Amino acid sequence: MYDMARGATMTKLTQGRIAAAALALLERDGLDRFSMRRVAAELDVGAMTLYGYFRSKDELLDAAVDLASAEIALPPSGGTWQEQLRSLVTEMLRVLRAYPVAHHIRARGPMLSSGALRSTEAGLSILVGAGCSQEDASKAWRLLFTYVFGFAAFTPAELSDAERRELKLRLAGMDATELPHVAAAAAAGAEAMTGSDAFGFGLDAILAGLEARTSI
Amino acid sequence: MYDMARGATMTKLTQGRIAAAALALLERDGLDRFSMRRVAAELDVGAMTLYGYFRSKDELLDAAVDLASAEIALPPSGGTWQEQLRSLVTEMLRVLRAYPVAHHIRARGPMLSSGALRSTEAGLSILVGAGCSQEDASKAWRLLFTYVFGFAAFTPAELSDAERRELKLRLAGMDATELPHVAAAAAAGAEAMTGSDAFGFGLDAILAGLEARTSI
DNA sequence: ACCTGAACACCGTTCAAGT
DNA sequence: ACCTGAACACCGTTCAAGT
Repeated sequence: MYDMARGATMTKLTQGRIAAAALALLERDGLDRFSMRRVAAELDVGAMTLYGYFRSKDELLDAAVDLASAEIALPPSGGTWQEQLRSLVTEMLRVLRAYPVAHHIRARGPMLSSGALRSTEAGLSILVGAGCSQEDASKAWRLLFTYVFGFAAFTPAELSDAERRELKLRLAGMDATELPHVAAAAAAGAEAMTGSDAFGFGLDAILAGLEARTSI
Repeated sequence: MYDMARGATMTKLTQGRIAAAALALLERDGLDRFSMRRVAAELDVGAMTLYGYFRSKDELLDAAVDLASAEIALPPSGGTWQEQLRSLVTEMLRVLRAYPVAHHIRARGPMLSSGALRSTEAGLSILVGAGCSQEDASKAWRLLFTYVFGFAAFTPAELSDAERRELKLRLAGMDATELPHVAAAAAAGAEAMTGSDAFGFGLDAILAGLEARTSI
């Protein structure tokens, strides 16, 4: 009966509903503002209720990431293996950017969840289909995987005006005598720091390297 | 006078001493257990004292990372550009593993600190020295940089026995029908997931790709 | 100047209890 | 079963005060 008073909470609580609320909170407020208490509030529920469905904050976060992974669209099977991998990896970056959780992900956690394994299966399948040995395919996928996640975590998507100003200040304060190449690169323009074609350049280099160094 | 009672705290407090204490704490207890209050306790000082030297926890963390970056040994100038880059990047991975902070690093923070820029300067210098254009060198360095940081953040250094057991369980629970390639790779052995030669494989592929795709 | 305790507004999680 | 408030042991940071 008292359920009537609880907005959208008429439907039963499930792991899935909680994970979805967690993911929405993540998308809206980011990882820093994410907390069990806030997820619970979003669901009009006591904070402790969540612990009946997830053993810890980390576990809930993993479930949210898993849910996000399900959003990764797998590439159509046409085209060269390079085109297919490019499409898959670019789509992974898109989702990683949409839900800024790359920073939380631990190596052995959500990477092995069923959602994340969809992309791994797709990637391995493309590589093996192209003639890669099992072992090379594993290593090649790890490389591609490391690259997308690293790019998502360590390259800013776009700079705000305040960030751009601060960056300019820092670069201007640099010692051109001690750091000549850095200074030259900085002078050449800070937009190279964030440009999304930087992602494409690295990806192309990796694909070319794989072609040269594997059994493909 | 009261200073006499404070263990190692005779010397004056400075940004450097605080950053060193922070880094030591990071190394000993990891990022999760890192807190302003604990750093302060380590220095036998009130927590609020630190705010006279750093504006926030993030700023102190940045300074600690900067200090760690200074530990990266730059490669000797002999050898091919590939050998030099391999040596530099491998050394970066070593330091990133010694101080498990890769996960905290934000794209626009410590990457621009003077300590971190030492490695960037060295990397750009090797690339330009090898005949790379300014622009290609920037992009190539970003790729290498993304790879080391991504590898440090997303590949476990080594698995504990408990982790190995859990991994095995998860892999055994996988659906070989839906994920045939993942299952095959898993059967081939989980040690490929952590093997440090995975780092070498990726690095070699990247170097080969750079050779193929830049003005080098 | 340099340092500080108390206080504020939060955390994740345990526990014993409610329905 | 499913949910919960109170409590514990923490956080980062502001503030007004101490020397």
